[in-house]
Amino acid sequence: MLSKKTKYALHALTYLGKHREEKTVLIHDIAEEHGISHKFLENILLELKKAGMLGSKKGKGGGYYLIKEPKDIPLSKVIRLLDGPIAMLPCVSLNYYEPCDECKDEATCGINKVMIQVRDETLKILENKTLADILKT
Amino acid sequence: MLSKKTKYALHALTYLGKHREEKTVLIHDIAEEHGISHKFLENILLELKKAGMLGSKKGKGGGYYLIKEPKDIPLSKVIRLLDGPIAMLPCVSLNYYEPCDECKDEATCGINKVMIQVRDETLKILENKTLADILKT
DNA sequence: ATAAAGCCTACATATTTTATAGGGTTTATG
DNA sequence: CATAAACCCTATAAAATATGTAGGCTTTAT
Repeated sequence: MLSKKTKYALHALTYLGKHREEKTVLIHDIAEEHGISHKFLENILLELKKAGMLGSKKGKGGGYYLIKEPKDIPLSKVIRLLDGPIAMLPCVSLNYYEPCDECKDEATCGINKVMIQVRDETLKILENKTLADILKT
Repeated sequence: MLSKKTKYALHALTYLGKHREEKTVLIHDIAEEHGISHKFLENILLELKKAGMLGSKKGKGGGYYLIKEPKDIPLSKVIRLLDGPIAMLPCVSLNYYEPCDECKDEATCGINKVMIQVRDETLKILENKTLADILKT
């Protein structure tokens, strides 16, 4: 399951996407809208910013804003940033690969094979669906 | 990511599947084969047994054994039993549904829509792949 | 100068996962 | 029938992770 961090990030991005005509949006407003702790959300937005997914303006009258087109923000990127691997097993993760310690031989592991399939189907969706798709509805 | 519990369960079932000619298999042997704590695995096997996925024989000379054909044990069932929901969000889980508390309206939530797709593609694989498929390789 | 707002780091709390402990019960066997 | 092997059951402990808080720093409009 996605962590709250990731869910909050997705909601925050959605909110920013919906308020693109405004120059900046306050953390406060997003937090209030979704009933999220201000400080917790602050950390999340900061992380998104550091990852180059959004921009900010400091000081009075400041706030956050999208620096990319929503269609250029794939959901996979947001999830990986905040939750880490998308795959169901470390041994099939593309971005966070690690061998499974209880597995003797990856090459002959049937679980590995199935989880590669799951990963591929999942990524087929999450790499192609973007913030723009979420904004549509 | 799958929990260790689930991974251990899958490995244990695989082990049992590979030793079907023997009447029973000891917890000890499975634990040793995969470097799992005996007692931890004991709890897992017990849970699998209670769920009707395997049988056991008590006392000296006892042990565990499969009571179903491997082809009749879908991976989704094992995962759900030990890990709970397969879906990425509670609000799209078929077996463990709960509303997301940060979401105002499920019907118009774009995240929800995407995650339903992910769930469906994932289940398409995990409901159809069974222990038999894992045993093949 | 002041107040508003994001930046940053560290800490605190809660929850979940993983593992252990220890006795109970059943059963084959000599 | 005594014994040892093996699963059964419940409770608790330890570790890891996720969630949330605190508090001061820096930047900026007015």
